[in-house]
Amino acid sequence: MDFENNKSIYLQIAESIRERVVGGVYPAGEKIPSVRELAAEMGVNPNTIMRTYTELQTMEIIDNKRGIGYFVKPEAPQLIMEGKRKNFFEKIFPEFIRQAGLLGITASQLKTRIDQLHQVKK
Amino acid sequence: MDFENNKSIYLQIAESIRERVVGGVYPAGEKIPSVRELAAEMGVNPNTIMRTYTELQTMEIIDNKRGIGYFVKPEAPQLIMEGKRKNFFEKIFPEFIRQAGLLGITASQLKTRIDQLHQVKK
Amino acid sequence: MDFENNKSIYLQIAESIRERVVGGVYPAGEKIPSVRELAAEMGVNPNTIMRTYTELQTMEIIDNKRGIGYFVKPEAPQLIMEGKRKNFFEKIFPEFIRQAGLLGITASQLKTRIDQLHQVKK
Amino acid sequence: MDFENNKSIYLQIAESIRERVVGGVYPAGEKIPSVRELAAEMGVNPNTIMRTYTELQTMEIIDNKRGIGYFVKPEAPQLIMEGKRKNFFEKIFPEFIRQAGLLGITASQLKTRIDQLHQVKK
DNA sequence: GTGGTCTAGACCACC
DNA sequence: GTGGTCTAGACCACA
Repeated sequence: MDFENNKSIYLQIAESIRERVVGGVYPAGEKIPSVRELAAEMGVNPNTIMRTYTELQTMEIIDNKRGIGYFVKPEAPQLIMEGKRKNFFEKIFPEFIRQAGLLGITASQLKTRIDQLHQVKK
Repeated sequence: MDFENNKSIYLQIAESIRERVVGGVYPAGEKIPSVRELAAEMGVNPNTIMRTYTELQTMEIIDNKRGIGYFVKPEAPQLIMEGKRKNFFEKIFPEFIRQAGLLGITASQLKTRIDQLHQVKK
Repeated sequence: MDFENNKSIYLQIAESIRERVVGGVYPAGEKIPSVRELAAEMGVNPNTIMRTYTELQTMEIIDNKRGIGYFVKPEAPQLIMEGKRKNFFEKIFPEFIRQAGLLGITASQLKTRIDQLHQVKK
Repeated sequence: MDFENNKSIYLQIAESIRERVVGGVYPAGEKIPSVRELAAEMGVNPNTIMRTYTELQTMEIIDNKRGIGYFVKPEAPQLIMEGKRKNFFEKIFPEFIRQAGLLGITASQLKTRIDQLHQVKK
C-alpha cells in the first residue's frame, strides 16, 4: 500500500478499513486482522495501526476483546454510511458548489458534466 | 484575522492573498503590502509572512524587486484561476462523484440539489 | 563546518548535500541525516537545515516519508549532474568566453593555459 | 535598464559604468553623468547611484569635484583592465576548469568548443 | 524518534 | 524603508 503524503497515514488506513467494512470485506461482528498482521500487510509500523484502531474504537466502528482482537461492531456499517452521508451533504456538497461558483461554472454546466460521467445511476 | 487550526497559518495567508489577487484587491503588477505591514495586519510574526511570500514566489504568483517589495506578477490572476480550475476538474469533481456513488446518490438527486441551492446561476 | 560569508548558509549546505549525493555519500534512495542530526554536525540551528531540506525538496532532490525522514530521490544524481551541465554550458562557458574576449585573450592563449593546468584530462 | 535579481543593483550599475569607461563611452578625465541624471536613465533611486559612485570612488575609478560632479580618473581604464585580468586568471579561469573537471569534460572537448564559438580571435 | 510550524528577536545588505 | 537570514526555543502531530 502506498500513501499520499499530505494526510496522516493512520487516517488513510482508517478510511480504507471503513471502506472494507461497508464493502463487506470485514463483515459486521467479525474479527479484523491483528495489529501486527495489518502492519505487515500495509508495510507500516505497528504503532501506526494501533493508532488507527484507537481512532476507530472511539468512533465506535470497532471494539476490542482483550487478548482476542478487534471486532467490527454490529452497527458499524450503518454508522459509517450515516457519517459519510452527513459529511457529504454538510461539507463536501456545499464546498463543491462554492468552488464551482468561484470558477463561474453554471448549474447547467455542472448537470451536463454529471450526465457525462454517469458513474452515478439515473 | 483568525485561522482554522488544521492548516498552517502561512498557507492560509497564501490562499487569502491569492483570493485578493483574483478579486482585484491586489491588482496584477502592483505592489502588495510589505512583510511587516501584512504581519501587523494579520497579527502574526513577520517570519510567517516571509514564508508565505516565499511560497507565492516559487508559485510565480508574486515577484520581488530588491529593496522595494513584492509585486503581483502580471500573469498571476490567470495562473491562479487555471490552477483552481484544474484542481476542480481533476480532483474535486471526480472525488465528489465517487463519494456520491458510494452513497448511492443518483444523478437526478444531485441535479435536484443543485437546483435547490442555486448559488450557481442557471 | 565553516561557511563563506557571501552566500547564505542554508544554500551552502544544500550545495554540499548535492555534492554528497553525486559523490555517493548519500546514495540514491537512501535516507539522509535527520534535521537535528545534520544541524548538530554542521553546528547550525535546526531551522536552517529545515530550510535547506525544503529547498532540496522543491528541487526534487530529496523526498520526505512522514515521521521517518528525508530520502534521496532515485533520479537525484542524474538531475543534479544535468543541472550542473546546463549551468556550465549556458552560463559559465559563455560568460567565460565573453570575459576572455573583453580582455583580448586569444583562443590559442586559452588553449595553452588549459594544457598547462591539465586538471582536466586529455 | 533591467537588472538580475540576485546581485545588488548598485554593483550591477558599477559594472556597467566600468564597461563604459573601458569602452570609451566615458573617456578618461571626463565628467560622468550626475547622480540624478544617471538615476533617471537607469530608472533607479538616486541613493542607489550614490552608492555606486561611492564604491567606484573607493576603487579609484572616479573622483569627485565638489559642486561640479564626478570624473573618470585618468588611470581608470588601465586599472579596470588590470583588475579584470587578475580576476580572470585568479578566479574565473580556475573555477571554470574546476567545474569542467567535475562534469568530466576533457581538455580536448573544451578546446573544440572554444574553436566553435570563435568569439575569441585566433 | 521524525518533521513542521510559529514566535521573538536580532543583524545585515540593500534601495 | 525594504527583504533575507539566522538563532533560540517552544509546541505539535505523526510513526
